Formats: sequence, C-alpha cells, structure tokens
Amino acid sequence: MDHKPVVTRIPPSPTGRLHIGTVRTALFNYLFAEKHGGHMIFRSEDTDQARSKREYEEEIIAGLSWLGLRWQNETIYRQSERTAIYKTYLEKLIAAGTAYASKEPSKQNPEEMIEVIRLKNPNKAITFLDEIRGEITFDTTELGDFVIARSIEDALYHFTVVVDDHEMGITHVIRGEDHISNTPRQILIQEAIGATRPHYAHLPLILAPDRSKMSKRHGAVALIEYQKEGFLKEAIVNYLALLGWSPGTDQEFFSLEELAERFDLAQVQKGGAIFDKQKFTWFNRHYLAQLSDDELRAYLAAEEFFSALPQFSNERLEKLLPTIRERISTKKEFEEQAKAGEYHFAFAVPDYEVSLLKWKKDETVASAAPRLLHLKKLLTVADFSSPEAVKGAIWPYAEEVGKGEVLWPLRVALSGREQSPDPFTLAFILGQEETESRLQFAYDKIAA
RNA sequence: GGCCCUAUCGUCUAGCGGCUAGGACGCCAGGUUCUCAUCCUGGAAACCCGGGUUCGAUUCCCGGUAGGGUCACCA
Repeated sequence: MDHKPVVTRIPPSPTGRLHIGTVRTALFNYLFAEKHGGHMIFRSEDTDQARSKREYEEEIIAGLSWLGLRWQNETIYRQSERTAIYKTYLEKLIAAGTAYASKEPSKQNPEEMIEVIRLKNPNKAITFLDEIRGEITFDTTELGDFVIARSIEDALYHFTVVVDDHEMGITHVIRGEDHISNTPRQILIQEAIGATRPHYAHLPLILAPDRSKMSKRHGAVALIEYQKEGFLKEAIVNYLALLGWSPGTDQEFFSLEELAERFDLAQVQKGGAIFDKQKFTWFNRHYLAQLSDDELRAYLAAEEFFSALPQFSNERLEKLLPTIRERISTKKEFEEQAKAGEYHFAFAVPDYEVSLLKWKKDETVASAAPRLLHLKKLLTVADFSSPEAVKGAIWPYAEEVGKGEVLWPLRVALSGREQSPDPFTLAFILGQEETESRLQFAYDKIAA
C-alpha cells in the first residue's frame, strides 16, 4: 500500500517535431495522473546539446497544450539546467566505488583520450513488474560497466532520467515499449543512488500500416501535420486514447475529461497498434459535426475561399455551410473540393454544356425546356424558407412528370454540374430571384 | 544474431474455461428525393500452428512460427 500522490512525467527530447507517439505517451501519462488525482511533470531531456533545439521544445509545448494536456505548475524542467545535480550524484557514486572514471579513447575520434564515467555493474538478474505486461526479467551481465556520463559535468540519458525521476518524486513511469530494454540498466542506477523503484508501465508502440515503427516514409508522423490537415483536438485525443486502450465497452466517443475518469492501465493493450488514418478521419468527421456554424466557418476560413466570387454573400455562405459540413471530414478535403469548384454554384452563375441538361431518358435536350419553364412558374410563388419548403412546391409536379425528368435539369440549371447537392437545397441556398434567373438562363441556353 | 515483448475479422478492439466469438472503421448490397454526399438497414470478414492441463479451451501452461523492440561516449 502506498498512498503517495501519483506523479507521472512526459520527458520529450527536443530533437525533432512533436511525434504522434510522444503525444499518445503524454496523453496516457496525463490521463493516469488525472485519474488518480496526481499530476504530470514536463521534463525537457536536452542533454544532447548538439541535437536539442529550443524551437522543437516550443513546438512540443504548444502541441501538448493545444490538446488540453496540463502539467505541474506549467513548469518546464530542463536537464541542461540541472548538471550540478547530476554532478553531485556522480561524485557520490565515485566516492562509494559504485562508479568509476575510466580513461579511454573517444568513440568520436579515437585519437583523443577522454575520461568517461562507468557504473560498476553488479552483474545480476533484474526482475521488475510491468503494470501492463507482468514480470520481466533481464540478466544485466551483458550490459557490462556501461557509461553513465561523458564526464563529471556531462551525464548521459540513463543517468539523468534516473536522478530526475528520483528527485522529482515520480511514482509511475509510463512510456513506450521501446524503453523496456532500458529499464534494467536504469534500475541498476537507481539501486546505486539509493532511489526507490517507481511503478513501470510500457505502452505498445504505434505502428505504420506495414507494422513497422511509424516514420516519415509512411507519411505524417508529426502532430503539426495533422493539425494542418484540419484534425480537431477532440478527434486526436479520442482516437489516440483508443489506440492501445479500451474502455471495455462499446462506447467510442470520449472527451478528455471522460477519458481521465475512465482510464485504466489494466485495459491497455500489449501488442502494437497500427495507426489507421481512415478511422482517425471518421472521428474527425464526428467532431466536425459537433461544431457550431460559426465555429465551422472559422475552422474552414470559408470566407477567404469564396469572397472573391461575384455573387458572394454571407447569407449564401451561411446557407451553404450545412452542405459543406456533410461532405467533408477534414479542412483539407474542403480545400480540395472548393478548388475543384464543387461549391462554386453558390457564388457564381455556372457555365456548362447545354447537353448536360438532358435527362438520360430524354431523346433530346429540348424536352427539358418546357419543364424548366414550368418549374420557374411554380417557384415564382414558392416558399424559399427551407429546402423542404422548396421541395413542397415542386414535388407534386416531379411525381407527375417523372422525378429524373424534372429534378435532373433543375439541378443542372442551378449547379451546372453532374454531381451536386439536391435541387431543393440548391434553390434554397440561391434564393428565389437567383433560382428563377438560372432557370431562365438554362431555358435560353436550350433555345439558342 | 543475443536479449526482451507481442499474437481475436484487412484495421482498432470486446472476451478474463462453457458465447450462434460482440462492437467500430473500411468494404459490399439495398433503401431514403434525379446525381454526389449524408443517413438508415443488411452482408461478407477473425480466435497463428502443435502439444499438453481440464469433462470442456480463443481463454491456462510449454514449444514452434510470425511480427515488433533493443543491443551508443543518442534520447
């Protein structure tokens, strides 16, 4: 029984963009801490001076914050600012004889002799309990007296991790499966400095479709790339939580708060999980549907896209929004569709071949002319307050003459396209005046 | 290759000795207003193999196979 408050950590190395796997690890650490009323610590592992960059650190912080993850006091611990602490521990170990300085040729340039610090390996078997996988045993003999510092001033990863986890009172180390084999040597260091062993939980890896580790060659791996495509934070959190964790029920949609309430290490999967863009996209569509019209409009930056068109008006954009919403899963899809002209009809008189007005069952396009005229007459007195109202004015006529015969030319006259939203919606978006004008335009086109 | 981890539909997963092996994404078919999209309904689709243990194994144990991770003076 331990009643210590739960403290987890997210220790990214600022040597690259915020990886989706790092995001998932951070999420699980956050959820676990929240669930148990504890907190997460953010620690920048920037001991590799050559590769660490402050801009990467900023991107990581911005990304995790954007998703709604929080850490203790908004504090950023940096290992590069803690060398004095590591030095103290190093000196203690050397004094105790559990570590020693060793003069040897540098690995970078074998010409140079340097003095690294090695841990005196007791060469024993280490068994630890993984909260997800159970007991894991390693024989540490093959590790030898491994290097824990380049010099007394320059401690290496395994050492800094162990010292920091100890100093910061980390109770649960929740990290990727790729760290399993690092655990025994870290435990050896722990025992050397007299630190208590935290609980360990190793998460399954997120895999590319070919089951290998996710990397650039498989497409996007950085959070920012998904952000740019228009993935909403709710979708990212929700999808990532379900990649490797299961609520044990059929529920699929979870807010961050709900996840924090439900999360449980016992329901974490052991095997690696393939990142499925399609299902991820499906989640995004779901959360897009939850956006208000104003939010959707801002999200799409829709005005920017359409404001240059001759008939642009906010009123029409307003009416067009539901149509856009049901046809996209991401902002990127919207941009592609908009560029392809799918929503052009709303703000510009369409140009099209006369022959497009011909319904497939008609002999000639001329058959459509009288129907267009009749439609115009019906719509002159129609209610345009909703697509359903427009439908009410036309439907009896369409049933009488034939749905395709009436609806097809109407739709083409209003959209100028082979594929488009239904004609009632088109008419509703355009309004009475413009609808009549386009019907007349189509009629004249046939006549000419 | 050594060490370690893992193994249910194509994918994410439920299952914790006895189930017609459930759900979701995707796919296919049908329906809802002509087209597209949405939506609805239905369908195809899985326990890696071999030994045990047991009255009974998808489930427990062992072995094999396959996949993954890791073997730095990176993190």
